[in-house]
Amino acid sequence: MKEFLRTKGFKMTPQRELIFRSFFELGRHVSVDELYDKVRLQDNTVGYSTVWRNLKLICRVGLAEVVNIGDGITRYDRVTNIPHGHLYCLKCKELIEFNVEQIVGMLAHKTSDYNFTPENFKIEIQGYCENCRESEVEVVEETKSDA
Amino acid sequence: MKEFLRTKGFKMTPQRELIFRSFFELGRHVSVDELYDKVRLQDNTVGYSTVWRNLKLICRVGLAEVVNIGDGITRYDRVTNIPHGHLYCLKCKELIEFNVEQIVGMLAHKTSDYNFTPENFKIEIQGYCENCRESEVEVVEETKSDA
DNA sequence: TTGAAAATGATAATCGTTTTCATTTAGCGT
DNA sequence: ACGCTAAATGAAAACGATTATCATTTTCAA
Repeated sequence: MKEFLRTKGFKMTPQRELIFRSFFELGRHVSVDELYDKVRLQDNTVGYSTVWRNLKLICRVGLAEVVNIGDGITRYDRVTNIPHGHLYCLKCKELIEFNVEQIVGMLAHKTSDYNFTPENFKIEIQGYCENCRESEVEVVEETKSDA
Repeated sequence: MKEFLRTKGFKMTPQRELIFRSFFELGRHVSVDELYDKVRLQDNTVGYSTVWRNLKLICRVGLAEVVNIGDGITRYDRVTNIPHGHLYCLKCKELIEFNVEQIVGMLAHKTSDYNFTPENFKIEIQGYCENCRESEVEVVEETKSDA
């Protein structure tokens, strides 16, 4: 991991190591607060902004992505390469994971073990529309120049 | 509409009528600010909180639902009964609508006119998980007692 | 018409996110 | 090993969207 980060122009620090490790231990649907709490159990000197920044960093290097269920709290989810979605239970507030095949099935057959109506779907796809697909380059926020 | 609201225990006011009408004229992916701006063009005495409250009300009575694309701004979307999702263009920031058949096709074939990889999918489904599906009643925030 | 409940509008509080900045630290070149 | 420079840290403040408060006004049923 240290090498991985170095090739992208980032340093390794004790805090960073702890934060990264804690994030991957938590694994899924991690909010800044959750991660902060976990990190503080091991080192109660780590600042909130450090946790927040490193969570963003984890995303920036492609190891996690944002999950937004619409409750105002940004969560971060390990990237698995297996496309998946979430069922957000309106009662127990759990996030349940589905892989893409399950989702296709549910969408196609409009039925599943879970209780939702078609109106409950919130599907957000990020990418490039037909007009923009040729010129993706402009979106890059920060360019880390390396080989 | 006035009757519709009355049966649910809400009154009709000039502001409310203007706000509702403006929302449905805007139609899709409406933020509070956008609606506020449109409303103020016709009546510059309407307060921001009134617009906000009425937008929530539109949701509460089931005429709209929240759309969250993760940019920190809550948008509201007319309920159409036709389940749909959105492609959020990372470049031009447009929200493009898809119906469920299109989504199924895209998910199943992992290809479309739009440029995204499977990792770009953010699918959020709200409903009830297996444990909670029997007892949906508890979720209701406000109960308007009517026939 | 009138009284009770609801709605309004201005403002302030809240809360999650992001920035700032002075200080510390990592790690490359020597 | 040492010093230097860029990066990282932590505390605190700034920010921005959302939500609550409250005195006043308005709706509408009796």
